[in-house]
Amino acid sequence: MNVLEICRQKLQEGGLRLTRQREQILAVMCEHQGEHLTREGISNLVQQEYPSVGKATVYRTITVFEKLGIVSRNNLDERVRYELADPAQAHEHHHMICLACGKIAEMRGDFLETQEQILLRDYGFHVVNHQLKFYGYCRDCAKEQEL
Amino acid sequence: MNVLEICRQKLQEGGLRLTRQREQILAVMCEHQGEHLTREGISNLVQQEYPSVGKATVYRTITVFEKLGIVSRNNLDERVRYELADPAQAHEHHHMICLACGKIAEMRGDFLETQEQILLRDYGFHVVNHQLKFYGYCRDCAKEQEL
DNA sequence: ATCTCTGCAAATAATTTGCATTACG
DNA sequence: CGTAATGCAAATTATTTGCAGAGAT
Repeated sequence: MNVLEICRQKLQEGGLRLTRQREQILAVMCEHQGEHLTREGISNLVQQEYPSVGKATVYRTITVFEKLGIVSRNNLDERVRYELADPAQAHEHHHMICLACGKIAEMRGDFLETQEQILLRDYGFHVVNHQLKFYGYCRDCAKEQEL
Repeated sequence: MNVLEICRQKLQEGGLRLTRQREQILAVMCEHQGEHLTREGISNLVQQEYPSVGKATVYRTITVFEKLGIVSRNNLDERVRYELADPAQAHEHHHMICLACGKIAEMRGDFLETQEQILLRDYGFHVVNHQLKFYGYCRDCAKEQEL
């Protein structure tokens, strides 16, 4: 089942509709898979390809997509950013953010599970999700800075 | 050496001045130590205690304080938040954010060091800092939701 | 005395909302 | 057909900036 159908189904489950605009916005998100875009950025991209789509529609759609888990939100940066949610949510990813060039790379790893059990035991805190960012210098920038 | 003197010194090192307003803003941050405040929130608190201080001054001051490491910034939430920087930066802390009541709790732990070594080895990424947030339900809210 | 800092108000940036119209299911 | 969704423009919210005067060192 492809992204579009998953999207249609999730919308229908909530009594919502898959409109032409929502398809187009989804298409743009697909074309930029892996990028971390602000709503404004998404809006600009959409308007390049589909100039008839209003900015407010993009903003409203991202909100809907987020609620349905179609896109995932992160605030790795100054501004909140979105990316197409990983269809196989199973394996989570973390981010490495280069302080020099700003590049955001992803890495995989489930090494927080033990810690989550500790949180439950020690604080009674039930973890449902987490977000981990490493700030530093990527290989290229580290070289330039002679680190 | 107290916070105020540390602040004065850091300012002076940068050729900056410790004005009455900056002292007052610092005082407010001290009174709300441990809280995670937006710049707007800080501005409101300042204006309650010191109505003569302009909003723009608060915004500009927080920016200065951040650059000097007097306050630390986090984007755990929708909006960027600030807190008085831990003078003993040595032991780092992570955050648990309750999805129900919004409360942000802190926890300590240095369990990411191994992972940082792996990042350097596998990706050539030099970590200088990191941020970890756990989202979930705090003890009280978990009880209400019968988790 | 010098040069940073301040308050104000206006400017900008980012997002939300009201409403009449369109179009999905 | 009924109701959710859209586009537009106006409204809101959050933050930044220009500038003339005040104040710290």
